[in-house]
Amino acid sequence: MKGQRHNKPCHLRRPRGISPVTIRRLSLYLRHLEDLAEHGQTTVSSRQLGESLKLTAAQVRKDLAYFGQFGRPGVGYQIRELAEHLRSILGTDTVSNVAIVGVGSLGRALLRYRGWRKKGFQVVAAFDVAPSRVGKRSGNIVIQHISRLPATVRKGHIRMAILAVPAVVAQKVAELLCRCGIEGILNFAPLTLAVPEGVAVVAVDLAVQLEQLNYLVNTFQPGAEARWKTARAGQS
Amino acid sequence: MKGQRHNKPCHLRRPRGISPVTIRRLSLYLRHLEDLAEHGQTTVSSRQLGESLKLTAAQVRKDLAYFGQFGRPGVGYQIRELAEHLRSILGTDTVSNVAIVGVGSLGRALLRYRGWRKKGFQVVAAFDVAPSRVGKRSGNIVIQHISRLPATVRKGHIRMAILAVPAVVAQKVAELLCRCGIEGILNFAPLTLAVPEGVAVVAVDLAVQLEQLNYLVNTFQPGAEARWKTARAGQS
DNA sequence: ATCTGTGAAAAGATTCACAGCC
DNA sequence: GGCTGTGAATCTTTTCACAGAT
Repeated sequence: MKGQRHNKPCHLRRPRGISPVTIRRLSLYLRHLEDLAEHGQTTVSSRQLGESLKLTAAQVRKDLAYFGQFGRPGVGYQIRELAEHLRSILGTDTVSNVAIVGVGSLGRALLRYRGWRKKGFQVVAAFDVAPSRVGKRSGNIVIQHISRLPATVRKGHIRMAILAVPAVVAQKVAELLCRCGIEGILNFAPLTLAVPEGVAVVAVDLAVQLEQLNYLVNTFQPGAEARWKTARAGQS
Repeated sequence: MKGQRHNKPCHLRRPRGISPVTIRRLSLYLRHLEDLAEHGQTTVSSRQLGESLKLTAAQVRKDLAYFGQFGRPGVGYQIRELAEHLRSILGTDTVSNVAIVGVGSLGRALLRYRGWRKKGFQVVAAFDVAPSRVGKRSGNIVIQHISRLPATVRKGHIRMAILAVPAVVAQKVAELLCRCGIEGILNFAPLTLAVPEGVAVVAVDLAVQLEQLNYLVNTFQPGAEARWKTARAGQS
């Protein structure tokens, strides 16, 4: 360290070019901090954090240091404070509206999930085409026909959508979403979406994940030599 | 190339130390190849494959070359043949049994999902603790009480489990699974599991994924400068 | 001409190791 | 003692570029 003061209003840096991997780890740090906070802990060191998450302490410190100086030598990180910073970095310090498109069994599960709020997300609309689903309600959300999507998205300040429709229609629906001004898609359909510049896509293909696991199981049972560092590899 | 013959029974290499990222891409290659095959295409080049998946052609070739020589210069890859090789590498050329633990709305969705079979997985058992769920059937699977897990896992040649229980009990259940000899866990609970050496974990935290997306949306809308290469970053 | 496989170069990510703070 | 932040070193992954195959 080069004489920086640690008791100062450490303002949050927002550097360009942070890698996806780093951001993913920030989410994990936040998740674990929330856990620790609930258990009444107030302070945590990079080593502890690393141990729980199966990362090195240096990794943890470097990740956090990209965005500012949140720690105190000899002490560690204030849990509440660091969590606050991380939420601010990730943009989850304010609640974001989300739409779910496709209310099959997966869509329904995502719709019912009670954890979004605590994480800074609110599902404010759900769409489908099936007459058997349109009009039904889940919680306080009424499932609308997809034809109502453009109007609802535009009026509802919805910037992100969760896409849980069958693969065959996913690209079409994605295009509709993009035309309506959606800026981010969480894609559960098993294909790589083509979207215009400026629209972000994060894909979750459950079959792909299970294939990953299968590879690990088949490859590292024989020798059990964990050169792969399971933690790094697997635990998202 | 150094004079290798391309018309020979290119036997499959199985090198150690292939990175997780490479394996994930193999899954994506396979997924896309299956798609192409269904559309009647028989041959594909690394460039085409890369374009569809938003990767460079060199990346595709290098990934595949780790495992053998599957392509023909001037022609590309035989789709059927390459898909076969990939399945063999990923270990999905034979069907693997899987158990689902936790049959809440997410577990139910995973239980109902009709895509596992085609990908080489078969859900053969499901467990929960809630009396309201135990005994119910979904498809041809009867939900069993978790106390029956050890016996069922051991008798049923089940090496992998999908963990979809609430976070508070996830670690306990994971330990039970490990004691029963489970070798791989696909973890949907929002925490990092501690498991013994030799047990693989792949984690899917939906909130983390949405946080990733949120970061992308918030960070790259202003400048729209896609330095982050959305494809690499986002599309699993 | 088109395309693969691959060594070499470049880019990127992680770990080391230590100065300075508590 | 314990801990952070960070440059330097190391390790990993990606891209380049081209020889050789079809």
